[in-house]
Amino acid sequence: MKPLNWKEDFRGALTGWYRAEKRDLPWRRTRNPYHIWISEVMLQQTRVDTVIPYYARFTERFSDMKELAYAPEEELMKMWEGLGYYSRARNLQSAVREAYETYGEVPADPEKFGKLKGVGPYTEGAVMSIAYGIPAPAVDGNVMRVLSRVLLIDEDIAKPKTRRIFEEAVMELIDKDDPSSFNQGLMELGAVVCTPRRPKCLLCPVRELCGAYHEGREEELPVKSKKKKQQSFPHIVIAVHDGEGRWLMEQRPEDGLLAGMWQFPTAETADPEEAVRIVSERHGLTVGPIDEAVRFRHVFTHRIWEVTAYTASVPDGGTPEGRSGWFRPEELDTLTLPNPTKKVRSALGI
DNA sequence: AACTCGTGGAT
DNA sequence: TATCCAAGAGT
Repeated sequence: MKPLNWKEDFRGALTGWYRAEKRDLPWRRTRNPYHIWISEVMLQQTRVDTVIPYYARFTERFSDMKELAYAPEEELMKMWEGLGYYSRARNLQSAVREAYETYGEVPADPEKFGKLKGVGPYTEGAVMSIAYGIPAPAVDGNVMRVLSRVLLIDEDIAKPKTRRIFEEAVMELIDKDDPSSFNQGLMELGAVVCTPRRPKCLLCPVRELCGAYHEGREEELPVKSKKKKQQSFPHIVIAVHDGEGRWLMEQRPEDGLLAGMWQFPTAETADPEEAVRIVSERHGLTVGPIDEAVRFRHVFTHRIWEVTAYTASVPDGGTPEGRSGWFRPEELDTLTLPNPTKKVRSALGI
């Protein structure tokens, strides 16, 4: 049985440790709710070290809500290029515009903030608690891992409904005098001490309060079911250049994977001859002989592209049709290119 | 509820 | 190389 003052001991040990040991991160140096919001969206499924340079550039270019609200989408996407999950950027801009026009600021109300596009249960709690000191749960993967161990919760954390159990636990435990340090303390603990494998229990401020530590079960928790492995798809790229050093680029559809991003003409087939026919037809030109340039595998969360890239030339580029165009190498920098396209570009030396 | 949506680092 | 996974949200 837990002692009567267990909750107070836990929240005191956690927040005390956090205030003393927290990493010095850029978004911990501001109290600007809008900047904190940006950081939380960037950090969704994305590592701290990856986010840091993006956060710096983004908050400089779009320093207030009005700047982001009315920025050109191409510039927004260029700033997000390489960060992945691109709908996050479009949803963030849409939500910032909505908040700016409706409230003139980031609303200090979980009900209102949580209705904004791209703001789910985690981001709602994180921004409300960190920016405004509102006691709201911010349950991410770290929090579920830490609390599953501390409280010996063996529900499958891969199941969507399980998150509610942890939200209720957080509301039981949260420090109402400092919800920010409590929520960030749980996440910080999960990030640097209570790691997925080989947790550093000897460095843990709540070790003596942890059920898993006492039972020697810290490596068994959390319980997380495996997801099925990705399917592979052939992916042929035909990088077409004209006689004047320009390359044919096409824009992906507005919806789905890598929405709206630019790529060298691409066909989802394993047959190079078929790819040439598809690309020729799609762009209204006659693609000549092809030369293999590079092969690689690009792994997404839910699928794998087996990419084979070829180069080909056409005597006269002609007029681009639809969502496509001819670009000189330096002009490619103005387009938003996903990583697979950057890999091809790099292999072509352009 | 299950699937979609990127990327890069750790083991 | 294979697998996991990292401050999730939308559909």
